Amino acid sequence: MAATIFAEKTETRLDNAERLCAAHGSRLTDLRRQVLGLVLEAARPVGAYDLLDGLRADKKGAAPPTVYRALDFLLEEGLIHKIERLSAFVGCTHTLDGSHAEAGHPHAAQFLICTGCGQVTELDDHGILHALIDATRQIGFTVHHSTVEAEGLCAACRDAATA
Amino acid sequence: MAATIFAEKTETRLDNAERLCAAHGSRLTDLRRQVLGLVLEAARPVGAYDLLDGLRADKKGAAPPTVYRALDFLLEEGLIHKIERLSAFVGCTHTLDGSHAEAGHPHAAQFLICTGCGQVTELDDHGILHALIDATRQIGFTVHHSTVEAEGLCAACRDAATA
DNA sequence: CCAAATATGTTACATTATAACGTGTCTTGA
DNA sequence: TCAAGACACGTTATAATGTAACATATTTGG
Repeated sequence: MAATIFAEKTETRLDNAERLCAAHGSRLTDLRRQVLGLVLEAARPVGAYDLLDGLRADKKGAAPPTVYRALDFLLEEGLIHKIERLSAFVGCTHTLDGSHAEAGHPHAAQFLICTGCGQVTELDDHGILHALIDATRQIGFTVHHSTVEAEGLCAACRDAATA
Repeated sequence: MAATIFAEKTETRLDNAERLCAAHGSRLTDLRRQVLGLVLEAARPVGAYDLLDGLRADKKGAAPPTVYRALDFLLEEGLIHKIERLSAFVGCTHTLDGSHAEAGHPHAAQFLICTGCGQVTELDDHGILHALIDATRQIGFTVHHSTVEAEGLCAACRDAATA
């Protein structure tokens, strides 16, 4: 009980997440909700140990497995994504914001990491996915999951750099 | 001196690598050559600490920074790639095998990771790259480097599974 | 040859992640 | 209802991956 209260927008997204979980028989417990909230409130990808620090505000002495288990759950539900290049986690804008909140199967997603401001943008571009599927089918490879991450400069940071 | 002798095919690729380095003023030292050799001889992606064990056959007491520095060099030269999802390294088939051995600038590459046999196949598909560039340009993002990794089953493992 | 740059050795530590086992809580069906 | 199993969480310890910082050696260019 007594889970941290987040900003209203975050609470809305958490409620969405809770509905999504309920819809296919899994439970967004207080702990998981809190970890997801911490991820969503961060403007940038968050590392597991940053989340642990955040948790400890509530639960002194929390240990790594607590966070990693919550993250594993959230990943499986498709509520967050892991940015491999950063060993850090972001909320899934696709499932939590849009109206297209589907069953939490892992969907193809691409991440744009701005090396200027550190923000990560999630794309859901079918062209990229199809190009990948096409190329792999030609050599008989069957894709189950794909990781697409691009590093570069977002529009704002590029403009700031050329100014 | 007295760097390990690898299989003939590996030595050929190491010689290619050495030429590539010389061509733009960097040096493939004995140590770097040995680490690259260890990567190339492995049938699968190799972790840094596996490489360290391999190194220690020659140089007892070698420490992590030795391996990581060699890896950093090889990555910069484009002679190897890091598979982020595996925290492991593979030789770059593009620069080391083909005749298209260019200056070792990082080129766009995609990796297919077979969860059956653990082998990784490197693609160099322009369709994927262009799809990514197109999608990002639309939102004003400038890509400097991209990571594309797909997990799934290679043709052989898929056939074995359906049999 | 000498100085600067480059490469490597060495020690210590930071960061990320998981194994293993115990305890609590939920739920479900006899 | 309540016991049994499943599920979630707590706790301790440790594994795996990666770097900082500084000392030494090697190479290269003037």
